[in-house]
Amino acid sequence: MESGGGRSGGQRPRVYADVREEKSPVPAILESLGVRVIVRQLPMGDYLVSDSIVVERKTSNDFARSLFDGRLFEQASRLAEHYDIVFIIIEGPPVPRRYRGRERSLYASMVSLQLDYGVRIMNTMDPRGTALAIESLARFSSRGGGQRIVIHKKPRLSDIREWQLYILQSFPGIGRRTAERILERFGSLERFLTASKAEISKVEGIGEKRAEDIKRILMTPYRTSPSGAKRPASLEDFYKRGGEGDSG
Amino acid sequence: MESGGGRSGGQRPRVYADVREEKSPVPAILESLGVRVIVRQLPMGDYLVSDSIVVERKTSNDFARSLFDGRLFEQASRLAEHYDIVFIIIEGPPVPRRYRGRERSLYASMVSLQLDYGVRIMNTMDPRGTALAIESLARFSSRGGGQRIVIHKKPRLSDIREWQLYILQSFPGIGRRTAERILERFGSLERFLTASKAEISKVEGIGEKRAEDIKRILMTPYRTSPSGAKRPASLEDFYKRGGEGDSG
DNA sequence: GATCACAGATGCTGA
DNA sequence: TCAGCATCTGTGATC
Repeated sequence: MESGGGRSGGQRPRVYADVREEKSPVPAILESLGVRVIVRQLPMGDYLVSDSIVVERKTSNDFARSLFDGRLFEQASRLAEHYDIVFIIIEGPPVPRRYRGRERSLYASMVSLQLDYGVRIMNTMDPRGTALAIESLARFSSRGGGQRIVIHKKPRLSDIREWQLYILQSFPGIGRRTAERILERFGSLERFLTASKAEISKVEGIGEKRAEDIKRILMTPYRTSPSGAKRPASLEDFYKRGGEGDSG
Repeated sequence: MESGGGRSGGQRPRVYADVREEKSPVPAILESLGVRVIVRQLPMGDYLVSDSIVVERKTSNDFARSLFDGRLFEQASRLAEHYDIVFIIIEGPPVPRRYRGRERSLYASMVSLQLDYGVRIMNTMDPRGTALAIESLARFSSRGGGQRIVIHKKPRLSDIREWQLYILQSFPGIGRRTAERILERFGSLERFLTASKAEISKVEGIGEKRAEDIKRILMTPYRTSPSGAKRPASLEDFYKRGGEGDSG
């Protein structure tokens, strides 16, 4: 067995795996390779290898299926929006038997993912190959192996943090960079969400406009129906607005 | 260069191939796919797809061989130095029979190429696959990056209500349904986000566990120290907040 | 001599 | 990966 065990006194590399991956053989193989696998519900992706690298694992059949039913690009764009580096690992032959005759679409989709979304693709032969690839990713990024720019702080790899970033990035105008700055400055989501517009707009990357948008989304009372213009609703409505709210 | 006076009415994609590639079946297949292949002696790489994209084609045996004799990384760094985007196309199974037992090195090398040199890797099944991949590259880069597949992910900026729902749904365990119930009950995002765990778990669809998860995501500080022992980073906190503005 | 306003570069988001 | 644009910043004009 080729365990990477005793090597390099550094910490054992860590990886977060999404709960759905528990069914696959990959996590167990990773453990046998000396990688610490922590299974959690992740906001997206299958493996979290560092705070900027996420891995989506797909058997080649899954890949093809998701291409043809339209899920593939939706998923990829989500991942690309939230992470600096996205790997899709295709496990098994890039063109599965069932998909003979559709090579062109398959290869074209891989090209498109790479050029349009910057997604990186790797092909492995089996779950063990996938585990080996993820192991390498984990070791590389834990030792800061190839980072061009080392301006990165040192945020801890944690699933809570991923959720915090994910939620922040669902606001308009907040993306990968600004989400991190917000957490650095405010310390917790809760602090940010209750901060004043003035405080918010001090974050680099948030100006007047975005601060305004964010505050409005947080404070505006919920409209039960999409377009107003309907009869004032029930007693419930009355209480909801009159009973508790003010705010012009 | 190379214009025979013909004007390119229909944009038949063009690709430059290195003379050494003439021996392979790929150029002929490319032609049959409607790609104009111009054979030249190239300073490096096998196919030039645009002035910023170069392709190095390697059968999986070549790839493995060049890894173990040391040429691979030398070549990759040369390519990466001269082109914006470098593709290495590995033709055939990523782990050839002869190299069983050395999977780890093979996969690790692919990871290293990606992370250290920014090289992009594609795997194809055969020369036809390689040609299809190169064809896609050529077509993609000749049209101005165009055919990005667009999915309306984030709501329109104007619709506050949609944003409120969208943001709630980025929490674990909250979907469309529960998001609506939350807004109906709490009236605004801000009210929900500052509510107590007990209040939160009163919403239909949110139980103890989810309320717990949500609260943890909202409250967990960016800098967590493991249980006890560490003082809260109060001074830092103080500066961070007080140094710039008002008190909360 | 300082402030403001604006136009253009930077760097981000969003896909 | 990169288009599109909000945010930031350096400049020159004004008081």
